[in-house]
Amino acid sequence: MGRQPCCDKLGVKKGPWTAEEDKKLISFILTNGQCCWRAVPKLAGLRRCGKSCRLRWTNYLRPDLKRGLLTEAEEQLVIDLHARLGNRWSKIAARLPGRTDNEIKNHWNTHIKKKLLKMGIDPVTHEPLQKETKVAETSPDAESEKHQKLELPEINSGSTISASASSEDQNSCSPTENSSSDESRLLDNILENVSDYDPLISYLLEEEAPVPPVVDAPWEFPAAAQNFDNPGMPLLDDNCSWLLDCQDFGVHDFGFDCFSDMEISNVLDTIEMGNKERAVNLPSWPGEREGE
DNA sequence: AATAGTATCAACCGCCGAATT
DNA sequence: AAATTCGGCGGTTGATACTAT
Repeated sequence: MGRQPCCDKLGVKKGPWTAEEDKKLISFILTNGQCCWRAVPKLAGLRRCGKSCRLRWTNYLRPDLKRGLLTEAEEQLVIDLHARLGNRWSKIAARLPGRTDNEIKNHWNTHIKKKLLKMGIDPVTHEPLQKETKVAETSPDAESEKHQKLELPEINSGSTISASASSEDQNSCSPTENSSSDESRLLDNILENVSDYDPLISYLLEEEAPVPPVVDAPWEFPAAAQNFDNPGMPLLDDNCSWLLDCQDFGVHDFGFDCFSDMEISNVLDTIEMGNKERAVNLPSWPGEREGE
């Protein structure tokens, strides 16, 4: 037979998370680190699927998340990476510390896509729109020629998209998936130039750039050592295998109460403050919107 | 002020490869 | 080897906020 089911589908709650649920999840992760999502709902006392907990944590509650709109540099980087990687949002997100794949995906769909279209650039192929139709109308051979040219939005300042990129395909590039090695090299050169100019992008584009450990690494936040003023710097704990051995246990078996409400509410405040920086002036918690 | 249309984004859904039994 | 779940991913949806009329 296979593994144990992650959760019984019956009685699993869906929809927006409440402040209470967030609090439970945060306190559990801060206490025990993140691993074995299957066990999290049970241990944290949540009526949620483990998958839902993981999503909530990685996309919203993680203390290392940046909040607010993407900066110009980040946006440019997303465009560059999208030209290279296509819709591999997780790969793109891995290059932008503090940003999630969901966030980038949303930003792409709501902002960047429109921006590119406005500039006459196809957000899928990164080709100028007009040129693409012409190519399609001509011979099939033109297709290969098309791929000879790189078509990134022009990067001349390392931070902004030049409108000229849409008019002429001077630095045009091919779409991601079918890129030849030549194209790859050319794109690499471009990105290299950008990297030379902008240290941030340089750091982010390094092929072996260290991925911030917070993304996948299990955490440990000993109460005494925890610095809630700097939530982006979690302490690592590479030993959470104990959790894997546990199947049927209660929350309190693990000293779940070692975090005070004060400490947890500090984290919640941090998240809430981040929310207030967002352009949209939403209440921090779903429940508050309806006065729950 | 009321309504309709649009924009935003958190959360869900379904798929896939890896892992496990 | 087969059956099954897990964890992760990308696409999509739905609720809410915002803007225009």
